Amino acid sequence: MRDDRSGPLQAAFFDRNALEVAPALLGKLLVHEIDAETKIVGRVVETEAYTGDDAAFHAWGIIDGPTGSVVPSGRGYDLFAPPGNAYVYLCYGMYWMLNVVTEREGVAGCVLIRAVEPIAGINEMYERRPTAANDISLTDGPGKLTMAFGIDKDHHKQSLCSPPLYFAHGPPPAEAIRTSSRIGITRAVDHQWRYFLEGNPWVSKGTPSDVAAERRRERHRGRPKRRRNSS
DNA sequence: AGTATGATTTCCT
DNA sequence: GGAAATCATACTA
Repeated sequence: MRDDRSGPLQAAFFDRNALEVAPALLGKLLVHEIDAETKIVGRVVETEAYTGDDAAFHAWGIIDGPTGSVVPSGRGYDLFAPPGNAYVYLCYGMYWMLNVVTEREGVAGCVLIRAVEPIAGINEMYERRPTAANDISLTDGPGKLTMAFGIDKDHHKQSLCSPPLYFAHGPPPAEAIRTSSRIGITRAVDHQWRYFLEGNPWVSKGTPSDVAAERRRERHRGRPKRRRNSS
C-alpha cells in the first residue's frame, strides 16, 4: 500500500507515543478548509508531547489499563479517544488549544500544536486576528493559531484525518529540530518534551517551564517566609 | 526591553 | 476558592 503524500495524514501516523508524534509533526501542514473558496494553511514549527506518565497531563490520575476502570469524568477522558482525534479545550477561560490525540484508543496521549508558519490564507488569518501587528504575531502561539484558523469547541473530538481540518505532508524542514522543557506548566517541568524548528521566527516566545521555575526560586531566595493558609 | 496584571471559564481539591 | 498547556496591554527603566 503506497503512502499518499497529497492527502491528510491518517490515523496510523498518530497511533504511537506522543514523544514520537510531536517531532514528526514538525514541517507538516495544518490545513483548515473553511469553505470551497477558503483554505487556511500553516506549517507546524512547534509542538509539545503529553503522555500518561506525566503529571502535567489532563488525563493524569485517570485510571488506565486493562484491569482498572477508566472513570469518565472531566475533560481528560477525551484523551483516551482514537488516534488522530482532536482534543480542543479552553485555556485560562479564553483561548482554545488544539491537540491531536495519540496512541491507540484506550491509551491516553496527545500533542499540543503550539505554533505554525502561515503558508496560505493569510488575509483570512488577519480577519480572525485583528490585533495581530504582523505575520509573526499572527500564529506564534497556541492560542493565536487557533484564533487565526478559526478553531474552537466545535472541532473537539472531531477526526483530524479528513477535511475540513487535517494535517498534510510538507517538504522536510530545513531547520534543525530542537527540544526544551514545555511552556506554561508547573508540574513535570523537567521533561524536555517541547519540540521546535531552530531559528524559525514563528516559534512562540514563552519561557520554558524549567527556566521559569528556576527564576522564581531565585527571586524568592532570602525573602521572609510566605504566610500560608490564613483562612 | 523586561516585568506585571487583567480577562474569563472550566475543572479540581 | 484557586489554579489553569495564554495573550494583550500598561507599566517601569
